[in-house]
Amino acid sequence: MPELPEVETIVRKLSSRIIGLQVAAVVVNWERSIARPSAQEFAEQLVGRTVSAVSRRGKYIVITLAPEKYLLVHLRMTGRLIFVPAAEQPQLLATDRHTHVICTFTTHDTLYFHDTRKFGRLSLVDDPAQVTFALGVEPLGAAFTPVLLGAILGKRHRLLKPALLDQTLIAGLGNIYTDEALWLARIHPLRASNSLTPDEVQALHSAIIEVLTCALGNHGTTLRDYRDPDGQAGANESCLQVYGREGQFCNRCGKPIERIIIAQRSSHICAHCQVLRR
DNA sequence: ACACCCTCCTGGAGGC
DNA sequence: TGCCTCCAGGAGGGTG
Repeated sequence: MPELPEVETIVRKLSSRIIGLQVAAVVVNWERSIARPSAQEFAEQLVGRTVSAVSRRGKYIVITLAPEKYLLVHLRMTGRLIFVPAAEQPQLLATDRHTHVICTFTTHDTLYFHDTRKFGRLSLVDDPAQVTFALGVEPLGAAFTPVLLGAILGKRHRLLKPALLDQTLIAGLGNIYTDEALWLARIHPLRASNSLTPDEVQALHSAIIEVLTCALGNHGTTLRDYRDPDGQAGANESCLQVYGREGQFCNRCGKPIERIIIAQRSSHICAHCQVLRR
């Protein structure tokens, strides 16, 4: 599942591929992949525009177009953007049952939106804020300080794990990196968000940045589905300390990693390192 | 304001 | 081998 490091990796790769390309044709095979406007308007309004920039906000890929419009892509669980150069056409993606949107450029290069579980969404809007207005702070941005994290967590009484997954608080963390950061900071996910000591807030702040930066350096984590636009997998899986390691042993203390359910979602912890205290 | 549950989806895993 | 059920999970919605 793409989280911030995976989305950022995609954005960087995509930038080097599609900036300057002009859209020639758009085919929508699964209309519900288009969040807004209608699938027909989406296709009509995309044709003729040129990609001028590719960036990221939270887990959204933001493709800036000229004349001005913004294509925002959220990959959710299994979504992929796949870039195929003109020289490599034709290939099987065009008829794949999980290819939901096909964007062909005037160069005959093609960008495919592929999504087995169909949770991913594309939006074409006049202002990216129409989609991203509610997102919280960027955890790798300068504004994300220990003081801010303390304020975010301290002003409400919620379970820590769901709070960290809440995109309106911090934008970009998902299940993998939240579990990894909590392990690194030695904090239990069932703690109340406003129960952390200043030292714990500091540790969590550092852990979030370290985990995301490390994953970014490894071009993301591929557990099953994640691939960049060229089909390359990430290399961060071997760095995971708890996520997906239930029953294996904590690299810090040697005790077994446990999987618990919090808010209907799995959490991976070392109960020895991450003590649940009030 | 928060917890909890449901929905969306499909492939893969596990049970028998 | 094959059929069935269960499950993962980000986000948005409804409800208590």
